[in-house]
Amino acid sequence: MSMQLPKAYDPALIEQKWFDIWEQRGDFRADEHSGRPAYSIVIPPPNVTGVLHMGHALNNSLQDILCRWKRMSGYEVLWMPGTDHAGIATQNVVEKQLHAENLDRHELGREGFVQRVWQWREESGGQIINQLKRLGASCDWERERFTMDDGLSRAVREVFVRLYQDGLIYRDNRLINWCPRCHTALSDLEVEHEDKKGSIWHLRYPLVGSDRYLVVATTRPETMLGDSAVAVAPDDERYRDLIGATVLLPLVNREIPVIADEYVDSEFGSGAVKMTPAHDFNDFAVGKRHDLDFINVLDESGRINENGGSYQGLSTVDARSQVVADLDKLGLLEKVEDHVHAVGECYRCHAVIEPYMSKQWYVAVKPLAEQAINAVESGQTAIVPRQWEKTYFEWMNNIQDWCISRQIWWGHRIPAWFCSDCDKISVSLEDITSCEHCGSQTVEQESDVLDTWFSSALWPFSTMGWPDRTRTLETFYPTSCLVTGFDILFFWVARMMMMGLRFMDDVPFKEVYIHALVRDAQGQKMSKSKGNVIDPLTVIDEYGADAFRFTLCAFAAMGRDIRLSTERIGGYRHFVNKLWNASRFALLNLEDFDPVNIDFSSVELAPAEQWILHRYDQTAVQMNRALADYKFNDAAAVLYAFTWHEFCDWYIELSKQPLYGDDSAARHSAQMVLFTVLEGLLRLAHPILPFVTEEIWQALPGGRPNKSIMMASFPAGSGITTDQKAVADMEMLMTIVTAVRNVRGELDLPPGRKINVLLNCKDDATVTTIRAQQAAICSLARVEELVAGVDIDRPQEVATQVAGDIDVLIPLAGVIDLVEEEARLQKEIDKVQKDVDFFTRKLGNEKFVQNAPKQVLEKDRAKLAVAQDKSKTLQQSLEKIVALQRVAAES
RNA sequence: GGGCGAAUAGCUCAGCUGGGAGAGCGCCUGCCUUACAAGCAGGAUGUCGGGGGUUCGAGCCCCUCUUCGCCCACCA
Repeated sequence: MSMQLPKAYDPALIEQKWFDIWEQRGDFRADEHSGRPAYSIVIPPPNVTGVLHMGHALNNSLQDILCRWKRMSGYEVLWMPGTDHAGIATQNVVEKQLHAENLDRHELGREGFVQRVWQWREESGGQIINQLKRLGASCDWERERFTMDDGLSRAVREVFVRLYQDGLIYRDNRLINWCPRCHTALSDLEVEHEDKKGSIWHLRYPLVGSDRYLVVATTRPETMLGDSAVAVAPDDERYRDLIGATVLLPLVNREIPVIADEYVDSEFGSGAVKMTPAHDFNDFAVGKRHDLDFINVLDESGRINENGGSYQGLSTVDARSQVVADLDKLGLLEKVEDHVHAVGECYRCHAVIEPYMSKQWYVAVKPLAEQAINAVESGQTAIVPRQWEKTYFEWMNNIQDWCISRQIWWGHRIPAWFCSDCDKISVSLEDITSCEHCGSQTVEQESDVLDTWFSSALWPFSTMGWPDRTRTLETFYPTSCLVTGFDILFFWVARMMMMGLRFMDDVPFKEVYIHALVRDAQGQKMSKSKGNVIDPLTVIDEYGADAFRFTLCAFAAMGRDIRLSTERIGGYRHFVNKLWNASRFALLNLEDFDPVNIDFSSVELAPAEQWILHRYDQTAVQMNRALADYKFNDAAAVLYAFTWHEFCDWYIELSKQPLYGDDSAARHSAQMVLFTVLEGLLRLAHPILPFVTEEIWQALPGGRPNKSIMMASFPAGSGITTDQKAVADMEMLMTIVTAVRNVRGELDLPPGRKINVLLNCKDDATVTTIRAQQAAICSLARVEELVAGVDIDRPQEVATQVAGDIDVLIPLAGVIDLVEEEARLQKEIDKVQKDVDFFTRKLGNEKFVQNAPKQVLEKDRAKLAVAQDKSKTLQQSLEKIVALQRVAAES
């Protein structure tokens, strides 16, 4: 009936096979008509340019675990997959390609270039999708979406137009973050600040009509070309008389005023600040207040423009040294100091960002943010772990308007048209050919495209067909959960919240689970430049997807980063192999077994059998709870401990007797239990270990044509009532066996050495229980002859151990090393004496006895009694051993 | 400048509402016991970062200090 499994588990042989079958069977497909309770997750869409890294692997493993678990728990699961067009990143990739061909995008023209990007996407984009499949991701792949798809683009337009009509999208000329490498504006979030060593230059600006100087301090001397004022603090005694005076800006020879503004901190630098309103965010604000000139001295590539006079054409770096040198020559450089300050870099190309004046499109996010804050405050969306709520609120409360226009070609082109006749803007869902204000035919569409994150903000509903009111939306929106790293909490999560609430009138997800970042074994962020990257695909090749997933799951404790190393994954591969071999054992012993014959009502189960069923039930309960609480590490730990240390170490060992013996009734019930627990265990493990569990499950007797394990139910428990007494009996057996093994180990008695054991019990009931399990004890502890009784005669030479309230005596006349046994006993006595002392002291404390709850008190009293008992027994044994030694020495 | 997090066995980390400190890996000892040497059995290992406090009782709660890490922020 059942198949033989090879001796060692080889993931490569089976992973691809099962994934293909699952897809063919449509196991991942979500059916909005099934009527089952819905569970939905949208994937955080990886960039089309993306290659699977550890962050993806963790993120998607966790999502897959949740989806498989929910699917098995009776839910209609939609895991919506797709990729992001990643505007700047993708444009950069294709531009690089063009560059290698000695081309540049301007030669191709906009249309040609965009076509080229699509072509690139066809050929090499989206490889990450196949990599996700290798992980085992059970997305509904037939629904794969791309943010540039027609449907999603329609959603983008719809949102843009509506926000514009509602006055929440506007255009303004102000200072923005400009990447001189990518030639585009960026939002505040897309600028990464890094502390860098620089200098602070103190420059002398000559006062007009005087021979005095005003000294200003700056970290960017080249921007002085665009200065339009010098500001001082209004209450600064040193400069009070200079307010309203004029200085002559050196090199440029422009007369600029000295103004007073609260912004200036008189404690810092010289207390006088040069104002460059067109190239500094603070100065911009001051400039607005004082109606200063905004003099732009840079071009789009970050070079000095015609306003920089003789410096025109120089890069900022070159202009800086030239300006400083020229000022020095004129005696206007007072001093230079070292200074560390934050420099903004482009998050895509890491070029230094320039604050730059330009006309851009903005979303007024304040009203949207308000709703998004309320939704979390009111619990419509829960952020897990909760500590992230604070970060979320912090950001939402201080949110600035979002610059959404980008001066690149790859992306959703802004649906706005400029009329050259009336100068007005027409914003429209459909492309237009005439101005909606004056009817003029001379309209031209805005050349800018939208920030990539604009379309990702719509992902939870745009992927489900919005703006149409689809059945999919009706069934699966709001989504149940979003699984993501905190690095895109603002970029993505916050914006989805705002857009979802605005356009769907409901939160996009009920829960957000924020997971850790994957780092290397030293806790460093993985990066190509550091060379510490572990490639998930290499890991899968080497250890298998299951071991990899299990490792990620086991380390996904809340609120902490994951330090990953390949050794760890190797360790968990052993676990997968353990499960594999336990299954081999089972299959060997279930060859003549048919699960249709399972009927627990007709048999009396042995204590070990009841115990393992009981433990299986508890494990199922614990796993359900852990997964419901997103405690992935707990789920993994529970599964690991049960599988290895209970099912394998104890139950399988104990099952050998009935399975190999000739009591056919005992053999049959052992088979029933073995099958029941293993089969259930596989279902429990499936969300974390999808491949190996499927392979084994299919090999089990009974036959499962065309049914995948993920279509079976997730265990809630065996449903078989177990007898508490039986469970306790099994636990007693375990204590006895461990005690015997302990003596064996400590006295170096090899397993081959046969021993006899005497068990001195407190009462007849215990004796009866032991006798019933005699064979099991003998087999596990490798005991030849076992005698249990009350007040049994002790032979002279015995090794003594105490198991609960049973004295375990191992007679070893003539063979026992008395010295060694004495040492062992002494060690045991020391250990137990610590307990006795501890509890004696604790219970001797009147205040403790007065205040502690009864339960605690009783528990401690019982523990003291047990320890005292044990101590006494061991003490007596020790005395005997010492006496024996004396006798031996005398003779 | 704000905010968050971490410090527990040699290493990586668990530890729920306070009731005698745990796991995995590594280490030591003995075993090729017919599922598994990617294994089995046994064993050792901790001033839970320092100091104070609350409590009958603190890894856990409060205060404080130290050392790391991260996020946000316009001090020239």
